[in-house]
Order: sequence, then structure tokens, then C-alpha cells
Amino acid sequence: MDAVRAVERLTRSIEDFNSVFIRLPASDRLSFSALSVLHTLSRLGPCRLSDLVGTEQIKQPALTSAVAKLERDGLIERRPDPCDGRASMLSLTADGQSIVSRRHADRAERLRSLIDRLSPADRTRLLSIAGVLDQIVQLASEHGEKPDERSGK
Amino acid sequence: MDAVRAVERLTRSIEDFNSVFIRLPASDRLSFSALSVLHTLSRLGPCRLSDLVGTEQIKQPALTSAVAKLERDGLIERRPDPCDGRASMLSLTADGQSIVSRRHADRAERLRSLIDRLSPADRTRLLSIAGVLDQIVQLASEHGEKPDERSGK
DNA sequence: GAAACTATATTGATCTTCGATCTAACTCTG
DNA sequence: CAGAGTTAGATCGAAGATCAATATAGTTTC
Repeated sequence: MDAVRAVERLTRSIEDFNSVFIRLPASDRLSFSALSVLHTLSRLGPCRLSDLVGTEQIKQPALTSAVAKLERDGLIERRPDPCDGRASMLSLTADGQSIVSRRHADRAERLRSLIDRLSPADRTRLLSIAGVLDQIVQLASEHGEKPDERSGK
Repeated sequence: MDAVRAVERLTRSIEDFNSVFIRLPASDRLSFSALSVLHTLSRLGPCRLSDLVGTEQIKQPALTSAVAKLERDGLIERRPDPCDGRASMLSLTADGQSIVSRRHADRAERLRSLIDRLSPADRTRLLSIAGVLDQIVQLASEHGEKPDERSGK
């Protein structure tokens, strides 16, 4: 089972890499959950609160208050959903988008400065892995990949 | 500036990948910060609270209470530091280690099931990237990479 | 051994989260 | 189209996490 070993090893490397890459947020006076909401809205585009319940790792009441705070802070906007009187469509404001973009740019810049110090061969290998990662994401969204049902209850 | 573009692209792919990979914890009734403390202790081995202040994204008082809770839960242990009467050495208990290991195993398993569906060539490319990631981590720890000083104040 | 420093604990205020419930709006069935 | 059931989201109260500021106790320096 050397294949298992290799995945093991990769998993560990990614875990360590993420300690560097994520550099757990803490910025902007926004909680981790709030940042995650902004990020999701940026990727998915406008969506409803209940869509976020599926993607975020917090429950609906917490999401309601997170969204309320983000709206007070002027980072997201809500407008009535024309198709469903109960729902609102949430979207990023320019300020909200700029926070997401800024964080993305910071990560890219840190990554760039590290990648610059790799050997040309390794640099090429790493940069060319993006497409494979995208495939993994694609596979994960196709396959079940439910929001982790096994947790107690 | 196509190099910048490539890093840009990789950064985005990693961000998306991490949404799949991390699957924000939520497990075991432990907060994200508490899990991070366990993970760090597992990687660094026994260390003092002030060492964790450097690696974790929370401030010392929050760390004190996180550590207190983890100790109450029997996941970490503290014994007096023989060299310094003010400090204690913190270390994982068997239970604490097993939570870290379990989470690692879960991630590896999910990753394995996704990697299995890649083409053999892509699978090989992805698995072989571990060493490059390790180098990045190494580079980051050499270079300054301070705990993100630019945040206000 | 007093002053300065360091490691951690405590305090009080604020924010986050959750479970349980509530309301309003939608959908269906007959 | 009425009433039953369902869904989207809000609210409430309690528990936990976080922070800034400060307190305490051990250490080092001169």
C-alpha cells in the first residue's frame, strides 16, 4: 500500500503548507466566519442566505447575525428576491469585494515571493498543478461530498 | 507579467481546493482555535503557552482559556517547566493526539478518494508535489514570515 | 535586593454560536 | 381557493470565545 503512503504524505504536506498559506485571517476586524461568507459570495455571486447555510460551517441563526453585521458594515447588500417574497438576494458591495480581493492579492504575493526561491523546475511543477487542483474541486462538487454528515446527532 | 498571472491562478486554485480540503472542522465540539492548538502541539511537540502565542491567531488571554478547556477535556497536559517556575510545558495526551490523527486520517481519506478519480498522469503529478510544498514551508520558516505585522495598530 | 522584565492568569465587555422556536410566504392537494 | 404542510429567515436566551487591560508571580540584571 504505497499509494496510501503517498496520499498520507501529501496530506501532511498540504496541512503544513496551509499553516503558511492561510496564515489564519484575523484581519480587518472580521471573524473567520464573516470572511468565509465574503469569500463564498465572491465565488458564487449573489445568493440567498439558505444557500450559504449549505456552504458555511455555521448554523442558520449565526449566519443571520453574521450577514446582519456585514450589511451594517457595508460589505454586503440585500435586495428582495423577486421570485420569493420570503428570501433576499445577498451580494457583495464594492467594499466587500475589495476586502476579498485584497486578501487574495496578499496570499498571491506571499506565495509569489516563496515560489521565486524555488528552482526553476520546481517552480514550473508547482505552477502547473493548478489545473489538477481545479479538477479535484470539480470532482468533489460532482460526487456527494455532503456537508460532512457523520458528525454526532 | 505572465508569471504573476500564473501565481494568481495557482492562488485561486489553492483557495478553492482548500474549501474542499479543510471542510472547516466543526467536529468534536472543539472550536477552530482549539483544533489549531492541538495541531500545533502535535507538530512542534511539547511547548509553552508563549510559544503558542506566536503560532496561533489568537491573543494570549484567549489562548489561556483555550488551553484550560483542553486540559479540562483531557486533551492536553501541563507539567511545570523545570527551567522556569512561571511557565508550564504543554503536551498532547493520548486522547489529544488521537483527535489530531483522526482528523488527519479523515482528510487523507477524502483526498485519496478524489485522487483516485484523476488520470494516472495527473495523479502522479499531484502526489509528487509534496516535496515542493515542503520546500515552500521550509523557505517560509527561514525567511522572516513574521505573524503578519501589517494589521493595524 | 530593587528595578525591570517575562510568563501566565484574571477581569469585564463584546461578539459568536447554538438550539429552539416563531412568523411570513410559498406550494400543494383536493 | 382553503387549509395543511413546507420553507426562508428572524428572534431569543444561554453558553462560549475573544480582546484589551491589568494583576500576579517568577526571573534577571546590576
